[in-house]
Amino acid sequence: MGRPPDPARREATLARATDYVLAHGLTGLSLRPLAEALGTSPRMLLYDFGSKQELVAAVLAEARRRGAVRLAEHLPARAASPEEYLRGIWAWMSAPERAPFVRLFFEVHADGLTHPENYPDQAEAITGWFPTLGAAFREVGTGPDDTVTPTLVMAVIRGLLFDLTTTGDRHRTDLALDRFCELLRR
Amino acid sequence: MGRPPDPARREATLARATDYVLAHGLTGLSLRPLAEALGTSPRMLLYDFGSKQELVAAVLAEARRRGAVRLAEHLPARAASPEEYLRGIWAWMSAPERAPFVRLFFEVHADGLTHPENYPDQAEAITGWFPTLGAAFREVGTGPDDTVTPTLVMAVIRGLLFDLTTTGDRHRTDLALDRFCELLRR
DNA sequence: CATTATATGGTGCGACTGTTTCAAGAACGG
DNA sequence: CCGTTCTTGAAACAGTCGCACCATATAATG
Repeated sequence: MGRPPDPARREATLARATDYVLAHGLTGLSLRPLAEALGTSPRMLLYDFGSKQELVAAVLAEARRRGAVRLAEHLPARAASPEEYLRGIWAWMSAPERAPFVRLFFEVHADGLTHPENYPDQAEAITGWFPTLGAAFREVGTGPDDTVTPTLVMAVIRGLLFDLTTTGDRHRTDLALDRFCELLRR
Repeated sequence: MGRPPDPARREATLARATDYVLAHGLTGLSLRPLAEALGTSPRMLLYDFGSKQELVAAVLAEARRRGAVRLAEHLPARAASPEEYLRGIWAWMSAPERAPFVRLFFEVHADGLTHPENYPDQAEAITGWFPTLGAAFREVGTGPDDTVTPTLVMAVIRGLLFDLTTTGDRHRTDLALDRFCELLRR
């Protein structure tokens, strides 16, 4: 007996906290401003998530979940060519709407360089792409279990995202992807 | 008259502070632990640098200076081929001794995504490579002022560094660079 | 009503942060 | 010696941080 628990509240808080982190970044995240922006209290955040660390972990998981869903919605199930697939990924990832996700992605990576213990499944964020990409690029790959081609393809994407987020030069980065497509085609 | 100033002290402090930041990262940097590790006091750090912000700026400038010097020492003045040049850059940047610099590089980029105003010359860290790289890759480039090929080349390097620092998989990243060289060659 | 469980506000603790203030020490010239 | 300038220590200030403790409110069962 007693008052029944309300798991929906935690979920709603998590969703809005994820919005907040995507908007403001992870680096300076603090419970009190976050709580105020969410119309709740630091007390409740700790009540729901146990600690700040666990809250952050939940937010990152939620952000990953959202990103995966959106990507799955966007990419064609079977692209006509590797080039088309690659252009699709670049168009999706470099779109301004994805900027908050990209920033969070780079923030997590940078923090993971100093505190790897906090992000145990970070490598999986890279290797997880291999099955999908390996299939999409099998024409230009070296075999069914080729991880090298996906590695290079994602390196180009991430490297160009790094450039784009730093310089803001969309034209030049777009052209660089064109050039990579050209190299792949030959 | 009066006691003469001692500019050497500031320089020595800056050098050792740069060591410290390279070793411990920029994210959690705090004056008191830094001062203690340097055998000085927060009071003196502020006396010498004015504020934490200015100290950080000085440390980043010093780190850039060191990196540039080391790279200039390592790279051959004129490589036999673009491929050899590219392999030289990758070997140098991915070497374990460069890990502290690479981490600092990624940390600055990530922080710059949230606080661009703090890093006014960040774009120059990317575009500054173009003259040098454009010359080295003129055989495979599109012209004398080609910025697209250098953009792609550095994107591959940075993207693979991202992968390497996350997964630690040197073999796979080395192979991916081989693959990129192969694409360039054809 | 009482009981029992969850939900929530308020308050404060201890440890940090960058920075300032005040005072004293240390090295020079006259 | 004095005066001047640079250097340095100790302490405090005002703020933030995550988090814990305690009381109370709320909603269910009996």
